Amino acid sequence: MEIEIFRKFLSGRGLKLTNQRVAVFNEIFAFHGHFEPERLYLKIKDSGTRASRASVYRTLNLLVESGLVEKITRTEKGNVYEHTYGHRHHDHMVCEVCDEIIEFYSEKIENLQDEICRKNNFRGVSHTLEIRGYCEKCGRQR
Amino acid sequence: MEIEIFRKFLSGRGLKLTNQRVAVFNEIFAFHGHFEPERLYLKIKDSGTRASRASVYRTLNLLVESGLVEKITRTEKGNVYEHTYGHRHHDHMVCEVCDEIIEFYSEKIENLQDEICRKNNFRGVSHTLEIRGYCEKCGRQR
DNA sequence: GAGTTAATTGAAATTTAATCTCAATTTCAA
DNA sequence: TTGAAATTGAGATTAAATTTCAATTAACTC
Repeated sequence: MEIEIFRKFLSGRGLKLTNQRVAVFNEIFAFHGHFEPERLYLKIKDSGTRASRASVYRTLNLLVESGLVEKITRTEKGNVYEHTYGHRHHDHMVCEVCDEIIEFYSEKIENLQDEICRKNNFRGVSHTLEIRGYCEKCGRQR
Repeated sequence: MEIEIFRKFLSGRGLKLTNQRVAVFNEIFAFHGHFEPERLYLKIKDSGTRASRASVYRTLNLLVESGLVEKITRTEKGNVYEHTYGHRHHDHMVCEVCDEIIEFYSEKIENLQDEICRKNNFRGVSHTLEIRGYCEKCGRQR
């Protein structure tokens, strides 16, 4: 279970798996997809569990540090996260017209990035590759 | 001259090339590299020209809309911009600790992206590739 | 269990980049 | 010169995220 990974991560730091942390964890792992901290907070609130905004943010940061959650991007309206456990890393193509998102993965690109990091003595931790343009449907119409 | 492009962009919208806008423009195009809005504001202030923080931000947004300046990333401390006129496309590595930005360019990655777009019948227009991690200096300390 | 220590929590305050407000000023075409 | 429209700047506002700190909770020792 993923929660065991989190528990181990916490105890390795002398931290405890409290009810609030469990609540945040469960809400995040209850579904697959992107989420924003504020909506996460509201969902937890709706679910009946008590967890303050501060605790949600604090737990979220812990989950990122543990590697179970990834900060995907920063938008005008704040950060966007997704839980990564069991998900293979992927990148995105975004259609400028209909906002369709196509996921893709390229081993070759991944390797080239590693190579570039090595060359620059940079220790890459994560990356975002987003291609913007027109999807098949919308591209045909132009 | 790049400023002519800006002037045309402005007049196309019924906007004027004021002294403040010229000052922001000049400061940005006076050097090559990344910059943050706040530092830009301070530099303009130091240069003796009067331009309020609000005007600097407003002009910056106009420059982005005109295509002369690009918002390249968002850090914890805010947005980072660079002027793109006459610059070849490149991607970035961003240090999570010190926010240092390293530019890189890979023909191979560019080609792979084109290939992926073709495979997905996606017409790519632009892309952002950002690798986040630790630069040489900050990576050594962990 | 009781006592001790350290971690945790939540409400509110704070921080900070960026935007907005709006009265005063400037620009420019007629 | 005049008037409509754009622009400016000082300060207020916004909003995400973090911090503060007193009160609470958990875990450990005896």
